[in-house]
Amino acid sequence: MLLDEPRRERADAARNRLKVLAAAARLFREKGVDAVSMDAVAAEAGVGKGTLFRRFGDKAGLAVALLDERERELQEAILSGPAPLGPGAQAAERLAAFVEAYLDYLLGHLDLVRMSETASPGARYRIGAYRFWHRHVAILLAGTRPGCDADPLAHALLAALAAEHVTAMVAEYGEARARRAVRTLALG
Amino acid sequence: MLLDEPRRERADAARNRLKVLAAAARLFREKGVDAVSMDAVAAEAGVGKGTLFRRFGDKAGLAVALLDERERELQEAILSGPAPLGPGAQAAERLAAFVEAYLDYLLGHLDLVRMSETASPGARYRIGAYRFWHRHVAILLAGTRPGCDADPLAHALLAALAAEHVTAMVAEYGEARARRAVRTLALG
DNA sequence: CACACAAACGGACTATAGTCCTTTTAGGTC
DNA sequence: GACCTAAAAGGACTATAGTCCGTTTGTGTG
Repeated sequence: MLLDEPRRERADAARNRLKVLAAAARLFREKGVDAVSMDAVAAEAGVGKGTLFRRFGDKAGLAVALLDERERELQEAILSGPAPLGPGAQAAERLAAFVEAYLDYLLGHLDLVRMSETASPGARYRIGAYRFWHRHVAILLAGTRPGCDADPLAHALLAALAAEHVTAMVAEYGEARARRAVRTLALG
Repeated sequence: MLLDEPRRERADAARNRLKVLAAAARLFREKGVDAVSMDAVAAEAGVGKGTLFRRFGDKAGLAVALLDERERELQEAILSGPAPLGPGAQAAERLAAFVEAYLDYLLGHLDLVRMSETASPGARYRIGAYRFWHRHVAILLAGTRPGCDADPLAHALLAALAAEHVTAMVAEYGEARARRAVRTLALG
């Protein structure tokens, strides 16, 4: 008996999951994330609407699924990649490296991340990945600012990295100044 | 000829504006901001939907209109009230005072501000008030951190004061720690 | 007061997210 | 291979934001 086995995904479910992800990726690339409705994704994938929502929950969930791989790459690099992003460097250096790397990731998929964060209120804080970034930043902040209340401070700092906000900042000042501002804030 | 006169508001328009604001205030108070639809506001006010949207643009616009007075009070206090919120104190003190005062305002009307900022994407940065807070913070930052690139830095700092974000931070850590985190970030 | 016309009104209409519930099907069991 | 069950499918349905346009009304003018 395989007690902990999470019961394999049914064949039709797997097939449809792939069809949906492929269709969504294609439509988003061709028309832009905001201009594609969930109806359109379902139609393009050749599945019913119920199927789409059942599997991905909402539009944010679909975006998260599409970002999954890229997100994992960054998480891997932080956990076990080379310093200064990975372990081994001083906290301040790692924090600066994280900000740069996160901004690379974010600016590479701005529309998608934005949808994942804003599709429903509070969506950002419910995503599993957010907790990862938050933990990482809190630990580093404890290193760069000994004695500070790192957990809420990490939240406040990550606010500056919200897609909604970075979109506005980059539009107004360009990437270089936006990056510098976040780094300045992070390093005190 | 009164060239610059902005042509007085028509009597029926004024009457309806007041009816809508009163109805919205009542419904929001009774049922909570999120649970009230624009249809319900229109019905309660006894006006058509078209009238509601024509005048306030969207849900965010309605929220802004309701917040208008409180917002003005804070702006007045900053421009000409007593120090340290008003002029006369050192930049660092004024910045701390601004953070506290803004959080007072925000926490007093969290749902409404949140709606004004999140009803449509990018709404926050289109509100006139945002430009005011941004200018104020940028000027103070130039005082506390000579030589910094104050404009984007002010944006990054204000990100931590976004309603969406403060809601999450207060829920998780409570007001006191949330306040302290923002103040820490602001004062470097 | 009658008239003209810009402004405002209002509600039917569209678009879209998300839900519900009935029908279908995969895959294990005898 | 027939049968059973839980999972999955799918599309009609609901709720709501926001648009459009034909109709009404306030107000300044002769």
